[in-house]
Amino acid sequence: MTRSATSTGEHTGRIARRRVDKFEERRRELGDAALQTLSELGYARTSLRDIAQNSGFSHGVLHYYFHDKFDLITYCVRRYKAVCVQRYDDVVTTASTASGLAAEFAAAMVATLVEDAVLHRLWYDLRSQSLFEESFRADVAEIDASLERMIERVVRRYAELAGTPSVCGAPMAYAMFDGIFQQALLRQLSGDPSAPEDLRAGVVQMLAVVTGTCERQ
Amino acid sequence: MTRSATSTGEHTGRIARRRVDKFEERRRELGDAALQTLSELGYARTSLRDIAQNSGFSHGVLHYYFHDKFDLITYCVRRYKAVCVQRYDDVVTTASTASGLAAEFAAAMVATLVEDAVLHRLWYDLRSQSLFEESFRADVAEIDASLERMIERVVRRYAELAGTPSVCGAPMAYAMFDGIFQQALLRQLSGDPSAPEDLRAGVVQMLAVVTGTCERQ
DNA sequence: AGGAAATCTTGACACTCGTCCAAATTCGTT
DNA sequence: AACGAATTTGGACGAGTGTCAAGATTTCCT
Repeated sequence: MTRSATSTGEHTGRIARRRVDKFEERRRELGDAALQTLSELGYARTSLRDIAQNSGFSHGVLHYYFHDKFDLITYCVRRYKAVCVQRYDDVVTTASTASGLAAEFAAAMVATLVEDAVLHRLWYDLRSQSLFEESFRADVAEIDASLERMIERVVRRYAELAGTPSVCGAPMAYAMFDGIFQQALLRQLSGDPSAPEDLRAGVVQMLAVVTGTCERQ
Repeated sequence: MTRSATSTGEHTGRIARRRVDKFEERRRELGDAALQTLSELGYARTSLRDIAQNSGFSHGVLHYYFHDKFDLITYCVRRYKAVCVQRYDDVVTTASTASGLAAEFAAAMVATLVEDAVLHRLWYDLRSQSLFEESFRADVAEIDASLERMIERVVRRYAELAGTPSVCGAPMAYAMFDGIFQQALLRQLSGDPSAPEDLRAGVVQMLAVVTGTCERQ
């Protein structure tokens, strides 16, 4: 019984701050180890001992920094969002033409498909879990919402640069991009070498589709 | 050591047939119990004892009809396909106008969203599992492919009736419809009462989008 | 009816799991 | 250096897991 009440009477706020920092720092460290382990093994088969082993600490320490397993997983989900969402923001601002934006956005999606594949599969795993465990839904919905806003910014900007309004709302646009990314991820993890290029082409084409600026085929 | 080698010498094929039938019948029965249990609890938390309890048999019988847990799960996945894919086939053939097809197809999707929500969440759960367990990928990919063909038939027929060719290929079309269905499922299971109607409108609009026949908004 | 094969039950096994806790260790202050 | 608090360890617990096999029960043919 040492933490979580910030414990004893401290005169100077500096000491308390330092301690909180250190506590939070280790939490983050353990959270990252958990994130890595979860993205390796998946939610169904990741135990606290697996996570501890990946962190270099013993398994008992996890209950010192997290109340229980659910607390740890929730922390990981929130941390995933921090890692993931920020990635596309500069893409929107730097592009000056519709095709340029499309190319840059597609390149960014392909990059994260290749580099962060295991992290993304964890996301889809946890989102599926939220279909069964109600306690996950709030966090999952929040991440979904922020991803939807990200897509909305991209589509809106693309439509602006192309001069034609979008033909569908943000929820549908997000669902569509999420759908092709998910398919691309499955193929990427299956070792399909054409998955990145297909995703790139798909993203570019889908931006054209949602703004009605694509030719028939 | 009784089955799987079809065992001893039988003179009449009729007897063997009957036995195989009975064996397969019970396999199906247990598979359905497993399907129900999995769709209730999710892959991560379903044990063989849970499944047995839902089937009315003891837990030992599962290893009489299935080699191991993976064998059972695989059987369930294949059975899901049989249950699920056949549902839309008559929709395509009966419709005679584009808007009629759209309405009927959307209605069918809404119906299965409402009635088979727990079954669909199992599908997304198992597809996520296939991102981690390579042994699932073949079956998952096969189901994905047959769903893609189903979507392709609908979109192709719709484009035919509307007189305008589709603006994207089957993989992208499937990814898009899968995306909005997944979002709708999440909202449906969260208790959002507008999820069915939103899905209906989304499907209709998406058919218009992929054929380039929708007005700007 | 009798007996063999098929089917089902039951209990056990070797693990792994999340959780907890007392002891050991490290850290920061005086 | 020394003391108290914070941190870390490692073992223990009870519950739950998949798997297996021996025995009980049912089914079916002669």
